[in-house]
Amino acid sequence: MTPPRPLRADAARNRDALLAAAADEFAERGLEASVADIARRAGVGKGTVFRHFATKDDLLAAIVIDRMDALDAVGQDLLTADDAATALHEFLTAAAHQRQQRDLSFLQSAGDVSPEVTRTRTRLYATIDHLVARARTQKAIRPDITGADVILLMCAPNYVVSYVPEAPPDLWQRYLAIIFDGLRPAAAHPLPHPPPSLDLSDTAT
Amino acid sequence: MTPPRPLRADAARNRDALLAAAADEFAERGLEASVADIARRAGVGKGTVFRHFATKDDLLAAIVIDRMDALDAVGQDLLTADDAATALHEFLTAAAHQRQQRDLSFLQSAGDVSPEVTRTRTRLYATIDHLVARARTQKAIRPDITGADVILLMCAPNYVVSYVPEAPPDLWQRYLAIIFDGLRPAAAHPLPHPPPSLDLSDTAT
Amino acid sequence: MTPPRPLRADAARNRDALLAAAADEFAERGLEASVADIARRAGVGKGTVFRHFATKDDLLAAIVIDRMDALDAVGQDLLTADDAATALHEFLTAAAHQRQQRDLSFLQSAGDVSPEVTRTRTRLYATIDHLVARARTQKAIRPDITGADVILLMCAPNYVVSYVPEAPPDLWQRYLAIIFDGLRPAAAHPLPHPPPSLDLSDTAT
Amino acid sequence: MTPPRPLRADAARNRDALLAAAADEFAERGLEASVADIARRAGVGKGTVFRHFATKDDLLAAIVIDRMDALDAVGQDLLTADDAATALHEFLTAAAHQRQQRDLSFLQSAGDVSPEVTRTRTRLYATIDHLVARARTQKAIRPDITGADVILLMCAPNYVVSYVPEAPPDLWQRYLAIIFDGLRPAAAHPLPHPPPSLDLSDTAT
DNA sequence: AATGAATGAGCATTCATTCAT
DNA sequence: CATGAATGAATGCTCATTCAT
Repeated sequence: MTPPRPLRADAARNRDALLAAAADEFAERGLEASVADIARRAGVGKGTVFRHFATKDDLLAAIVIDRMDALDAVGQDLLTADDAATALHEFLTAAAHQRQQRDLSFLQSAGDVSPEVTRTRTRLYATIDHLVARARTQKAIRPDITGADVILLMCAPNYVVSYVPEAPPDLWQRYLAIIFDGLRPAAAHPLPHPPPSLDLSDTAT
Repeated sequence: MTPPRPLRADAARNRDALLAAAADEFAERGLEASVADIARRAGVGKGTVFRHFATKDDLLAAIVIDRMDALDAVGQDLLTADDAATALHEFLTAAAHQRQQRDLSFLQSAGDVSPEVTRTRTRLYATIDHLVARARTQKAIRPDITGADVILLMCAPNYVVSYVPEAPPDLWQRYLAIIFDGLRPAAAHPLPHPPPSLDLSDTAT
Repeated sequence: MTPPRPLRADAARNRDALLAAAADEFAERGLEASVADIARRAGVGKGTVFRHFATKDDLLAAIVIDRMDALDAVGQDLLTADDAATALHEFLTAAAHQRQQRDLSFLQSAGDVSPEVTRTRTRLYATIDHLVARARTQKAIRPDITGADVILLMCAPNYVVSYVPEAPPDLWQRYLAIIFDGLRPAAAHPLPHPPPSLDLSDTAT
Repeated sequence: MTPPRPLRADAARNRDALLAAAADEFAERGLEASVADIARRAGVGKGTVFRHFATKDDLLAAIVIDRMDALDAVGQDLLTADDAATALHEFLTAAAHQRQQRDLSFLQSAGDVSPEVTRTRTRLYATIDHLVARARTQKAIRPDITGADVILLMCAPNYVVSYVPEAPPDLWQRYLAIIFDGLRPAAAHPLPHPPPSLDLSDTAT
């Protein structure tokens, strides 16, 4: 389905180096990080980037997919935990931990750059939806919170922290805690707007 | 100190038109909105942009300062309200309302591009700090929440909503409500990390 | 309809310099002449090329249109000459003279890069068609020759000469003469294939 | 003298496949056909192309040589025909038929990329010169036409036809007929320029 | 003061060619 | 020998910024 051929050893190493370098570069300079800088950071020639990823957008998509898949795996594991509240908190912790920097790209911002991204995102969203549903059933979180709510709030801790000039690397934990407290039934006040639909339907073939 | 000369009438009109056009353009297309488009939207020549703002970044800074000043005025007003909790909530509502779109960039992202920005930001932060202190004193919010916490969380509702493809214009209210519930004493769990310092001291000359 | 504004004096000078430089460069190195080289040859910056012609193709189109219009003017003049055979010969001479070098670009090769090109070409073709029709009526050329035939053969002398390493500048006259003799009734043998249609209809609005 | 070693069987097969693939690709997309596409079409790796032909230009030269040799063989055969006029016409027909598409580039355009090309071209030119001389002697063509004239005019039919958008595959026959009529004594008018010298002497070592 | 023409650094992308596997 | 991964020069084009009009 994806590339059938297993890739030569050195090529695989380069591909990984590129993904890592690109993730760092995108994290530091946003979407306008240049391909040349990414190549330099990965220690390869500019042309090599395009051998592996036909387009800058494809490179971005590959990073996004990688991240989302890794996160989905974590979520799948946690689906079988007994305590749904702890499971959801652990999931959000893993998500925030993935990058303590400005990973703004890894949600919708990457757009529907490729059907593969859409597919992967849909899968991840479904997993989160299940995690949230379980927590709701166990009354660990308030009944008016949906999966979409959590999906949207998930990145807020990292975002918020990105504005602190020399932030300690774990500062996001503070804001995850505050937001998570907002999800608990204890402090619940009626919500002034219905939740959005993020279209979790499976539109993939 | 800063503007030495009161600016001719037409020049002032141009300056305002430019600020408005730039704000719209940045809101629609993000930071990569082109100076040429801004000039066209303002109905002036490209050169005029640079007569008023030496640099694209200076233009951005001017917008940021405008916004922060307007918000500071709102905050100052609310400092005298009786109910500190309501006052803080109203302030956050005003902040989120200012733009439901992507000029969340108006905090640190504009960097310390000019001492004027720094000065204005410091002033705004101090106001917010007071609002939060009053709410804390009235036990309307939990005791472990600082001004810096609120400053950081303030933009999260807009950020979060920016990932919803065709978001209804008031959706941010939902997430402000959730986050605000997280600030209330009712659901408070111990916070895992001390609050950051945003250096509210007045470092300007 | 086209650019309504009359263009500043220096801008017009640059535009002309660019057209001339581009024509030379295209003539020497074919379509893959680089915009950078054209700019250098015209003595302007690279950006200036794109201010005047949004696209390399637009630049090419402008040249083509210029040439075709000039040629059309010659043809229009000759439509009123008494001796249609001489008129046609003079027209073909003017066409070949326009560039003794590889002007391969100035016919279909530029494709229908813009409706303006199409329009201009249609006009030129119609003029040629009239010239040919008159010559045919006067029995100066064979009856089985159409306007399309002449249009196609028109560039052959230049093409043919382009393969002579250090061709004398008037060598094309020799081949125009030979081909023109082929158009005369005297040596006519039946033609083995019907003439093509070049769609001389006026499809423009 | 040139190929020192008789080439292994599979290598020879690859070489032929490459020549065929390259000829097709050049015909379809012109000189800017990419080596990668040629390799893919031939079913070999890109590196293999360069093992056989040190340079893209060398590959082009090899094709040119192939074509010129094939055409020379046809010409040699026709040298013994009784009717020199028919022989010449048949030769030109064969030449035009070789490809009705855009490998008219196979004359000078390939330049003197290698001495081998020069040598082959010289041989072909000599053959054509003989064919023309015989026709001239038999008064089948006008006395002021030289071998060089025919060599140059030879590709005109293909060239001319290349500007007809969806040309029927045999359209070139029409223009060959017209040009050939121009070579006949019947319509001959004095030629305005002496014939060029194409240096048919054998300058190769 | 306002304009918009000119500039050139910077960008994503292509491709002939080289070289490790 | 064959492969295809790596390379980097070159290209068309954009855009913040400068400057002549």
